Amino acid sequence: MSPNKSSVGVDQCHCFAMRKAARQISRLYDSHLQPTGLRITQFLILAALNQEQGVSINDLAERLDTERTAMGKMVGVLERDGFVRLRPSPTDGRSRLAELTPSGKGLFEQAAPLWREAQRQFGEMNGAKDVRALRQNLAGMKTGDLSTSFE
Amino acid sequence: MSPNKSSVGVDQCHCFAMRKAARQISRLYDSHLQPTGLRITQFLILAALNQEQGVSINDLAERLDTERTAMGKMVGVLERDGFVRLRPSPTDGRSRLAELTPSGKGLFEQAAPLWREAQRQFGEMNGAKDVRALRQNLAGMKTGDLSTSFE
DNA sequence: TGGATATAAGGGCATATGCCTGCATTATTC
DNA sequence: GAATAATGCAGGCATATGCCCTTATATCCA
Repeated sequence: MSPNKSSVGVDQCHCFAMRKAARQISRLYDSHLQPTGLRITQFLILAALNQEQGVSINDLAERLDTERTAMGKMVGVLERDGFVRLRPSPTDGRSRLAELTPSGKGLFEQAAPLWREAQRQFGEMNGAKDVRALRQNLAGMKTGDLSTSFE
Repeated sequence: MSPNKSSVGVDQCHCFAMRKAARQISRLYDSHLQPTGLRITQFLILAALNQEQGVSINDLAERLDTERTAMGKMVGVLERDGFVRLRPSPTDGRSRLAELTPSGKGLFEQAAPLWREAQRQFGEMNGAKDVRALRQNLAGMKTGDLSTSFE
């Protein structure tokens, strides 16, 4: 038999394979976004806010599937740099709603074509068929939904 | 038309889909490893060292596809906690070779069955066929090889 | 209405990841 | 063999991610 049943090989680990792929694709997108100083994580936050303004930290976190407090910190960075504004919710005193500042909107408009190019290049390198299959595999992947502390 | 051509939707981003999947599967493996206090990243380092002792930081980094200096820091944590020992290479004064301590070996032995269970559970939740397809998709994925600062 | 419970965030702490720079050591080249 | 280049790491700095605990509101229910 090939890999011994008891051998715990790094290369057999599904988690490793996925993490490795995530790092690789992130490097691709990050390199495209570099002229803007944004990384893909930050770009996605701006994109989410561009789609829907006035979103709470929790909503943002859920939308981007990150841990709540982690999102708070990331948004904090963007706020510090003037791309995002946080204002208290008029209906809920606990909540603060995030929205793009004009500067943030501008940065997003600048970054969007770079993202598109990364997306296009990834599609070109892998072929529409493989990309479709990959996306389906990822979307269908089950992990048992271990909270990021929502539920 | 469905999603406007100019709409940069978070959900269309291949990078986002991949990162999200990586976080999800990491949560699964991390939760299984929790009794040992290890996370999947640390477990993989121990596993790599278990497969081959006396590896330089650079070799480890390349094997696990992480940035060199990042690997140095992660190994540093494991060294601090007594699971890994770093000794100067006898043939190259610049290099330090990492190996498991008995304590590290023991921890690995303790963690391996938990990893196996995570791996098994992932396989069960997704089915052998889908897992195979996913792994193939990931392995075949091309991103243009943007160094993690090796080459 | 007042107390119990639930929810939104923030702060602290720790690891993970990556960049850039500097330092020591080895390898190369003339 | 000395000057130069390449290599292996460490350190500093910044973001990313996640956990825990605390605080401020909001809600609900007796």
